Amino acid sequence: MPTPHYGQPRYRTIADELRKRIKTEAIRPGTLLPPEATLTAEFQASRGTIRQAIGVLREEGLVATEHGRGSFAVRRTNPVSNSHHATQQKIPADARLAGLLNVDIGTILVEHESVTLANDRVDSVVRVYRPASPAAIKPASNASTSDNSNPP
Amino acid sequence: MPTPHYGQPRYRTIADELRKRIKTEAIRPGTLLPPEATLTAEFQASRGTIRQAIGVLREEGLVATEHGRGSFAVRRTNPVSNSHHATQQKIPADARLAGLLNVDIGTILVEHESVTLANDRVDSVVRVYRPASPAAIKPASNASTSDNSNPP
DNA sequence: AGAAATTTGTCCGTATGTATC
DNA sequence: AGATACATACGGACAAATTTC
Repeated sequence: MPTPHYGQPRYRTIADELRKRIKTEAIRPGTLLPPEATLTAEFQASRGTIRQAIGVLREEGLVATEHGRGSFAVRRTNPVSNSHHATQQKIPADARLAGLLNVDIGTILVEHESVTLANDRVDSVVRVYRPASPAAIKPASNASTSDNSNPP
Repeated sequence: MPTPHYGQPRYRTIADELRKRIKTEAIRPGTLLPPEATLTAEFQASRGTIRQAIGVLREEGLVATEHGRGSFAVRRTNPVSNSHHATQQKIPADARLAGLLNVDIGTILVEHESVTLANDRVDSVVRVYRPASPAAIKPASNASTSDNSNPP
């Protein structure tokens, strides 16, 4: 069989499905996801693809994996309270950000958001914006030194 | 050949070596790493393993990879960054900020905005949000319910 | 305590799709 | 259009951690 992946790759589709099951608590917080072998059978995908899907959820902080044990749906889907908070998402640059970062409006940026704590209370929200791709930055004063690379 | 990997896995060893080249600027900031095929030959490892190694560096923020182009050593921010831009303004909290800061929507926040520089270029925009008046913070809410499983 | 079964981790080789040069 | 380079996907094999018997 070939390996077509127009549009959405397979591992992302699988990640989406598993994410839904976690968010709807079809997979309850703190419990194990089905083992990779089971998911392989259910989704008719190779183990590598299943592992890639789980990797996505791990990066999102939705699951935690342990060698020889399995992948757990992380507890505490609760809003805030005492746990740290750190998210990352991609957003298009508005005029203000575009101007500061020297990119075109609409350029995809990565927004890192975290909070600082003081006495177990959220003290401030910190957001950092950076172009998702360094290549998006518009040229400025280019001197000499013609490299074979011209990215950031 | 079997696949022995006692102790340090291969992909981590390769990541360590590449990291060293970046930190010592043997691979200069902003330039391309060798393509995966070249690294495959040099380290006598499969492409999957090379990709795993690069993935480690990507997570560390040392490299950025672009489809069809390659992986770049990221231009790093200077230790002593002199911010030339810093503003401060008051804004009402939207739902997202209000939830994180535990204040009512519409509560007046102070937004501090600054930028970090790298090689005289703007590298990122940083924004910090804090209630203009600490009195706006609502009394604590509770969490922590029963536990009947024992993962992490 | 020890052996077997289960489950995730690492690594290889190959093939094909997609983006960039 | 062709070459180069990264992305996705498959399949197999063995290693290592955990659990079960």
